[in-house]
Amino acid sequence: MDTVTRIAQEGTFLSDSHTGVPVASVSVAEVPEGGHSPCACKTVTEILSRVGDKWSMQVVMSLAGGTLRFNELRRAIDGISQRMLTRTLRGLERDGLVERTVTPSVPPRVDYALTALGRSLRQPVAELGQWALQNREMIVTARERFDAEDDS
Amino acid sequence: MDTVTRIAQEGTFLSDSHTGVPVASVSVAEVPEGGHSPCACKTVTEILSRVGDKWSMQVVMSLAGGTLRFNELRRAIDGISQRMLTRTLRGLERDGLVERTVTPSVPPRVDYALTALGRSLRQPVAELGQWALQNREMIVTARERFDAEDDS
DNA sequence: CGGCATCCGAATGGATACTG
DNA sequence: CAGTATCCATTCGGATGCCG
Repeated sequence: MDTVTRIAQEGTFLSDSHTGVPVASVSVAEVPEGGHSPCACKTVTEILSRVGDKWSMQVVMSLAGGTLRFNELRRAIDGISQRMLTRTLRGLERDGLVERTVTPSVPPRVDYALTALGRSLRQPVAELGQWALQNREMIVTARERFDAEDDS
Repeated sequence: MDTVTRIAQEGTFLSDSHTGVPVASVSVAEVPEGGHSPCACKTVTEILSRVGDKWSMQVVMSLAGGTLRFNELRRAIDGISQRMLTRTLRGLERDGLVERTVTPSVPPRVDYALTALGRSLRQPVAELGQWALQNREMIVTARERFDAEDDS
């Protein structure tokens, strides 16, 4: 078993064994060797933080239905400011998740669409979204109980 | 600061000063029903931000293998400070993802373990982790290309 | 051992105004 | 229409010191 697989399955990120997850083979590129690479873990954390930022996934999900223009996106995502939409789109473009197409007309037209990489992200994010929806009641309840104890 | 004030201000997951405990955000529910509720989206976004914060998922995955004590966790997660580990654990405990068990001995012993809810989160998060690992090369490459164009 | 309190720089993100 | 630029409040997160 290579290092990356091990990390994915049970390394730092998935902790030790007995999670019940069978080891599957994953095609891998290179691994720096030296057992468990902190670099991989760092990368994963970094990518997770992009997923977790306030607007990125809302943009991705808004673009899941197809290409949208800047202001279409802005209207589709409630509460986002122009500044944050710009910044978020730049970040997604930089990571290769979104493609930006400029049509130099008057007025200018800029279209945003998911790349193949961006589309591949929809699935895992949607599953996390499912989890969130299915468990939000439990979480809210847990919070209330916790805060109640805290007050006393 | 009292809980009422904290809740009123509606923060993110890990907020409040010092060792403050995460602040509530999900307002009382009520889904207008019909396709796409802004509330649901808000909840999902909020939970994604918990997933995306710097340490929460590393803690969850470290606990995937079983109960750990405070300093065991600290050693398991490279680079985490004591303060952030405490804050992260409080946040996870508040959300009902982690259970904290205190054994009043000398020296004190505190065990942390995933709850059923916390365990149910492992799967979707692990899938996102898989995605991150499998695509990190592409992302890094995309970033380099983007930054290179930017320079010119 | 397992915290909490304090200080502080860095990053996030909203509001507003201006531009090609 | 699709941005930039500026300012500003809030929050994140590390370092350090103290405590039961």
